Amino acid sequence: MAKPLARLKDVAEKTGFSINTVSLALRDSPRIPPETKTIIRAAASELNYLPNYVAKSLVNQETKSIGLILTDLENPILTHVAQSIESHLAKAGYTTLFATSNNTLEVETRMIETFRSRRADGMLIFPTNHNRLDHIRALRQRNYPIVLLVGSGDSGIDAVSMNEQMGAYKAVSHLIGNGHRAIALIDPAPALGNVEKREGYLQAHADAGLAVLPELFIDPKGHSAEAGYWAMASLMSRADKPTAVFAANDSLALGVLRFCAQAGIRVPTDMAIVGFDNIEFAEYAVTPLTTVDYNASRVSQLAVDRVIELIRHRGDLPPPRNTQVTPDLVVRESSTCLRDRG
Amino acid sequence: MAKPLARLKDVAEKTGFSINTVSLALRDSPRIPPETKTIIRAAASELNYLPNYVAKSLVNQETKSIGLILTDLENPILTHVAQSIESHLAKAGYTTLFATSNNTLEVETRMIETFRSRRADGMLIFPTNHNRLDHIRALRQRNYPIVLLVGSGDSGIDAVSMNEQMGAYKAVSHLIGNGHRAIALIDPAPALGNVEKREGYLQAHADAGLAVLPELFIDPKGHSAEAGYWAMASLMSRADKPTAVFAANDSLALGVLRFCAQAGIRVPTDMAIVGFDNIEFAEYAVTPLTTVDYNASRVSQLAVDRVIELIRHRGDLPPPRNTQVTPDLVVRESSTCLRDRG
DNA sequence: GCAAACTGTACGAACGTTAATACAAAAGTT
DNA sequence: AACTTTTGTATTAACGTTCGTACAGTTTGC
Repeated sequence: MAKPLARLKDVAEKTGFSINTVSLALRDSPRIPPETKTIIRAAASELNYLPNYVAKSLVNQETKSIGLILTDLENPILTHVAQSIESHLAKAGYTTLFATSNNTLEVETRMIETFRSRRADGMLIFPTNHNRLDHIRALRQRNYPIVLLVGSGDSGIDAVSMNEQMGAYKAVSHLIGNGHRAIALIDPAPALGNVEKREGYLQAHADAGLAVLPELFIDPKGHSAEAGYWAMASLMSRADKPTAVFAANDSLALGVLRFCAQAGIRVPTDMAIVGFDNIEFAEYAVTPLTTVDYNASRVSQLAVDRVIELIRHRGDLPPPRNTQVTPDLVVRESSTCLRDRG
Repeated sequence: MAKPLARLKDVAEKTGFSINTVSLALRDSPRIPPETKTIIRAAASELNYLPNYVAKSLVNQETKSIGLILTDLENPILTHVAQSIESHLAKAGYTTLFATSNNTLEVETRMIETFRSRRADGMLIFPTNHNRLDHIRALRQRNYPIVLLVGSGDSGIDAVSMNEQMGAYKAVSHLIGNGHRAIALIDPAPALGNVEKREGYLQAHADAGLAVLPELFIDPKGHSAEAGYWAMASLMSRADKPTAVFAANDSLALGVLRFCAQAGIRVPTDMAIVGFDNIEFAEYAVTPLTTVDYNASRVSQLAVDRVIELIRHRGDLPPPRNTQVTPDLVVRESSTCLRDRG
């Protein structure tokens, strides 16, 4: 922590007032006359005094900090969420304690403990596994303010998220509407227990009265462009080939796009592609990508608002609320209507 | 902070030992016999005791936290830096306080104050402007451990960064070596006072004995793909058109690529493109992008190591050190040799 | 068999702040 | 003129830890 920083005591000694008077003056208490304040403020800035938030936190029993735990920042959209959350929190006077769980429950659990030990006033968590939430639920039951960043139906924990199922439903329905009957699903999440997008896919088929072909489901084992590339390679080496692909995020979709470019598969003529998230590069891809828009700043704002509201309740939390933001489908060139094809 | 958490006092009362004994036992002091430790540990875990880091920080005069200030997370490579720094810090037992300056000096200054007030043991800063470092230098002179994440020659502040000038030099020399004589430079940084890449560009020309055409410099006013797209549009509407483009980052380069695709400019046949950072999408673009590899994890590791070393010196810092990591050029399809062209 | 050394535990002060309360001195009231 | 009120400042006790020291009780040494 470097050289000893000035304390209230130093300002007190310099001005001849007591520590308490200095404290009150610097916090602009009405009990201190203006002239005294001026003197004290001058001395404080001369000594480069900065209030010690650690001490303040100890006595106030609040740290004005909140923990943010994400799985990783590989997905550009989580990046936007992170930045957006940080700036909303800063605006509300909170400091962000940041950590990534690296998609492991063990690290997630450890970081939650760390933040609790640091007495973060609340936490925003993008959990590794949408079903294994017991450790988080236990905290919430002890009235710790926590907001999840994924939809979590009846988990007993507050949540603010995109409605991924609805997004997937819109995307797949769009493809079905365009005449596609063999739509591949590239999604690593079901293997990790997170089935929202797959549910949307299934629902779209059910509502259209279409059968689902399980051989068109593939786990890319990752969510990078590279993973998407190889997933597509695998799909195209099979007997039953898709005419369209729904990828669980845009990185995967861009990998798919790259495979198509190399394999001479024309997009959208031979293959329609829909992604998820609407990252910037989706618009600037060879073939601009149809995708589901993840409204990161709206989700962030709502999540921050909610966690602050929970903090305000101080120890007697209201029943958990599950807020879902409805995503829009952004239709671009990569999924033009089948009927329009030459 | 929710319901009152168990304190040492509670564990003490439950076990009948004094607060001090409990504290020593939980910290595994040799002065406490094993049986006592067992009893105390059992009681602690039963009460769900977690040490209060706030109180601990106050008495130890260190918080085991460091502040990380980035300009924004728009650039995917900064994202990797952020994640990498966080995990290295976590490994070393530090918590990351995170903030973005949104590219304004005012926010940067405010966040530095916030982190100082929170008594972060040190800071890692990606400064808005590589020349306006007085506020940071002042801190360093008061022995505050700070490491910049950009090269800063003689700034009097520790720094760990990619050698951007060298990277730009390699990129532009590569283009010159391939026969290009009209190489555009798309770089928003010089307008903000950060001239490293431009210097590399100039050096490459000087070493090759080539004149520089100032009309090939353009400020895209941003570092997104969109900014790159419009910068390229502007360049191609001018009288003297480039045969190659060096873009200050891959997002810009992908925007350039998109413009070329739309305008029917073939890459690399009609136009060579080199980017900077080597983000994942560079490899998966229509035409895989030649780019300068930003070794995010190496920079992060060195920066974290350095700040921790500074913290260890406690109040009597060694002279600042400026570490530059030499970047490699990754040659891909987007800049194939002019001489090879049909 | 009594001083010296060691063992296990406890006490009190400190870290830098805030908040409740106390208390002089000045001003206002009757 | 004595009594209350107001005003400005100081005193004291917290907040939950750690650390230096104190102090019993037990063991060791000769």
